[in-house]
Amino acid sequence: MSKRRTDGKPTIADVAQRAGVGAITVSRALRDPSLVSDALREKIDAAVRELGYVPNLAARALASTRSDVVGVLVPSLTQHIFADVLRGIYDGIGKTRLHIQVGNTRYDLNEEERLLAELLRHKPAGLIVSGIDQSPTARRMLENANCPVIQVMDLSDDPVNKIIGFSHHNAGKAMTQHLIEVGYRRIGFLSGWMNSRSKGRLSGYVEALEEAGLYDPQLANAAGDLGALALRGSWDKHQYSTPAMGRELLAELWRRVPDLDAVFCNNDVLALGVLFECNARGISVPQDFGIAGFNDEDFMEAASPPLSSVRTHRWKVGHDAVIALRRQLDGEPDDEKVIDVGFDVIKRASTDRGGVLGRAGDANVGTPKPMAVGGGTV
Amino acid sequence: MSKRRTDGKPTIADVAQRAGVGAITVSRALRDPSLVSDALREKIDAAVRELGYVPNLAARALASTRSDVVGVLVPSLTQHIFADVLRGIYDGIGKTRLHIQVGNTRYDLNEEERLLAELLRHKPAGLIVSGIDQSPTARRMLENANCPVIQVMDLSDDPVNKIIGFSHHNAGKAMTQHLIEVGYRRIGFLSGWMNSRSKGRLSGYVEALEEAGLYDPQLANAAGDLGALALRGSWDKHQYSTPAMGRELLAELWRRVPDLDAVFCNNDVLALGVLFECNARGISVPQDFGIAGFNDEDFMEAASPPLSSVRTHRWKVGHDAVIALRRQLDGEPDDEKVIDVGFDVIKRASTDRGGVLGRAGDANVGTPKPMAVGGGTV
DNA sequence: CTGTTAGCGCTTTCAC
DNA sequence: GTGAAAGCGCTAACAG
Repeated sequence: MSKRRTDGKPTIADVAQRAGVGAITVSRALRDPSLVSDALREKIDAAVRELGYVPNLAARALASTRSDVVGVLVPSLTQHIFADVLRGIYDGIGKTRLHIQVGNTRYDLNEEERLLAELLRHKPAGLIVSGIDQSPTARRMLENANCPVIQVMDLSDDPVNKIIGFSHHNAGKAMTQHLIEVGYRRIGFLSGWMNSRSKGRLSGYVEALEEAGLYDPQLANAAGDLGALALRGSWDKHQYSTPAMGRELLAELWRRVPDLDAVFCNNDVLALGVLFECNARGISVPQDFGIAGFNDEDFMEAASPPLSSVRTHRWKVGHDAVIALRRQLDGEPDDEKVIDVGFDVIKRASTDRGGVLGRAGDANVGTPKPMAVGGGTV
Repeated sequence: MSKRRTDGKPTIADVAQRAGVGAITVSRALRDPSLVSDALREKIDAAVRELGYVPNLAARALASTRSDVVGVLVPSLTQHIFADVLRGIYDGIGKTRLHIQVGNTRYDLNEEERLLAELLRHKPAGLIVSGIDQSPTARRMLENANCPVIQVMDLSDDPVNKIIGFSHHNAGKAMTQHLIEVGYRRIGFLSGWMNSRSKGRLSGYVEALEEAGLYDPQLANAAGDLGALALRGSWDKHQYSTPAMGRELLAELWRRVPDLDAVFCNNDVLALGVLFECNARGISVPQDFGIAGFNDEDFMEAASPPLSSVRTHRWKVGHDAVIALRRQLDGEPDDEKVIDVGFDVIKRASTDRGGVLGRAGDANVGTPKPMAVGGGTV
C-alpha cells in the first residue's frame, strides 16, 4: 500500500517521462514555448495531449510564490454600474492566464477588510478595489499586498498605487449647472443610500446651486436627510435603489418643497421612478418638471421622454484597470498614478425646458446615435 | 547566501516554533479549533496574532489536493437576472472559507469549455453552472470534475449531479394563458437574443395559444425571426436586451401584425421599452394593448401602469445551490437531484384588460405588498 | 490530543 | 537549451 495521496491525475513528471525529457523542460515549454527547442516542444505537446495533462495551479502558485488570481472588490453586485465595471474587467482579462476572484463588500468596511484578508491568502497577482474610502487597516493591507493595486471609479491625490475614475463632484456639478442653464430654479437632489461617491455628487450639486445664487438650505437639508428617510423605510437592508424608491422619495420631497421644479437623481433607477411618478400624476416632463439621472444606463435614452443623465465610463474603467495591471505585471513602466476618464452630460428631452429641442417628444440631445424608432401614433 | 525563495512572510513553522508546538497542531487549530486543547489553542492564537501570520492557500490546496474555490459559470454579467443569482450565491457562501471564482461564458459554448478547463486546474471544491446546454466535452469535464456540480436556472431529467431551477416552458405557458384569460387574442412574443431558456418560454407561449385555438403561424413566425432581426441590428455583439430594442422590436412586430393586441416579452427590459413605445404613440395600456414581461425586476411594479411579469426566484436559486454544495461538501446526504423552485405569474395593471382591478391606474394585482405612493394628480 | 515523517506538483537555483 | 536537486508551505498518514 503506497502512501501517495495523489488524486491519480497525471503530473508534470508523467509528461516528462513520456516525452523523454526533464520535468523542468515541460514546465518551461508550458509557460513559454520559446524557451524550448522545437523538437522537444512537439514531443511535450504530444505527451500532454495523450495524457490529458492539466497543470495543478496550486503547485505552481506554491512554487512560484504568486498566483494568477486578480482580486476584485466591489460594493455591490446588483447595481448595473458595477456589473459594467466587472464586464470591463473580464473583457480586459480576455484569454490571459489571469483569473478573477470577486468579493462583494456591500459597502461594509469590515467586510471589505475580511475579504481583502481572504484574497491576500491567495498571494494575488493584482488587486482592483472600488473607491478610496478603505479603512486604515485595509489601506495598510493594500500597501503591503506585494502586488499592483488599482483603485477604480473615483479619483484621489494619494492612490495606493494607481487610480482610474472620474470626479463625482465635478459630474454632479456639471449636471446641476445644465439644469440651471435650461431654466430650472428649484432643483432637488434625490438619493437613497449615500456612499462616498454619492456625497461627491451631492457636493457638486450644492456648489453649482451656490454659485448660481440658488442655494436654499431648506432644499439642501431636504436632500440631505432624504437618504436617512430612505434608510428608515423598507429599504434599510438594500443598498441599492429601485424605481419604487424614486417614486416615494419624490413624493416626500414634493411634500417638503412644493415649488420643486426639477430633480437631479443620484442614479438612473431613481430617475426612472421619478418619471413614472410624474406619469401617474399627469405632470408633463420637461415642461412642468425636469428630471436628470446619473450613469446613463440603457433605458434613459429609450424612455418617453428620453431622460438626461451623466454618462460614466464604467466599462472603460474596468477595462483600463486590467490593462494597467497587466502592464505592471509585465514589468512595463506605468507612472501615471491618476487617470481621469471623465464623464459626459447627456442632455435629453427630460430637461429640455427651454425648448431647444422643440416639443417634438422623443428627440435626443447630445446623444451620438439617435435611435431609429417609429415615432408618431399608430 | 541562503537558497530560500520565500517572500519573507511567516509560515506555519514560525507560528509553531513561537507557540512551542508542532506545525501540524497549528494547522489543526486553524482549520478546526476543537481538535486542539484550549491551552495550546490560546498559545497558537497569540503567536498567529503576534506574527501576523497569513495561511498560504496554495500550499494548503497542494497538500490537501483540493481548494476552497467554487467555480461559477454564468452566461452574462450584465443581465440583472444573473446578478441576482450571483448575489444569492455570495449570500450562501457567507463567511465560510469558500471563495467564488466567476467565469463569464457569454453564451459561447467554446468559451464555456475554456473557462471550465481553467477552473478545473484549481481543483475546485464545487462548481455551479448555468443551464443544461453544455457541449458534450464540457459535460464530460463536469462529470469528471471530482467535485459537486450544481446546474442552475433550468430543469432537466438528467442533471450532471443536481439541478435547481424552474420550467421555462411552463412559465411561458402560464403567462400566455393569463393574457388569453383577460381577453387578449392577438398576442405576440417579443425577444431579442434567444438562448435555450428563451426557447423554452417561447414553446410554452406557442402551446398556450394552440390550446386556446389562437395559434397563428404568421404570428409565431413573426415572433420567431424577430430574434434574427435583433441580431441583424446594432445588437449583434450584445447578448442582452435594452429598452430601445424593445421599442424597435415592437414597431417591427406591429408592422407585420397590425392587429396585435398584446405582447409577452422575453424579459422585463424589453417590456419596459414596449411601455415607452406605447407612451410615445399615445396607446393606452392595458385597454388598447397588453404588456407582460419576464423575471419581475424591481421596475415592473413601479411602472405606470405597473407591468405584469413572471416572478422568478433567482436569488433563491443561487442561494440554494450553494447550500446544497456545502451540504455535499460536509458529506451530508442529498438525494434530490432535481429541485423545482417554481415561478409566480404577477398580474398587474398592464394586462388588466378585463378591468378586474378597475381603471384606477396604478393598482397592483397579485403583488403581496402594494406600494404606498401618492396617487392622483398634484 | 499531539508530533514526526513524508510527501502534494511545480519551479527556482545553479550547473552543464 | 537542458537537467538535477532542493525547496515552496502545508497537511495526510500514521504513530504515540
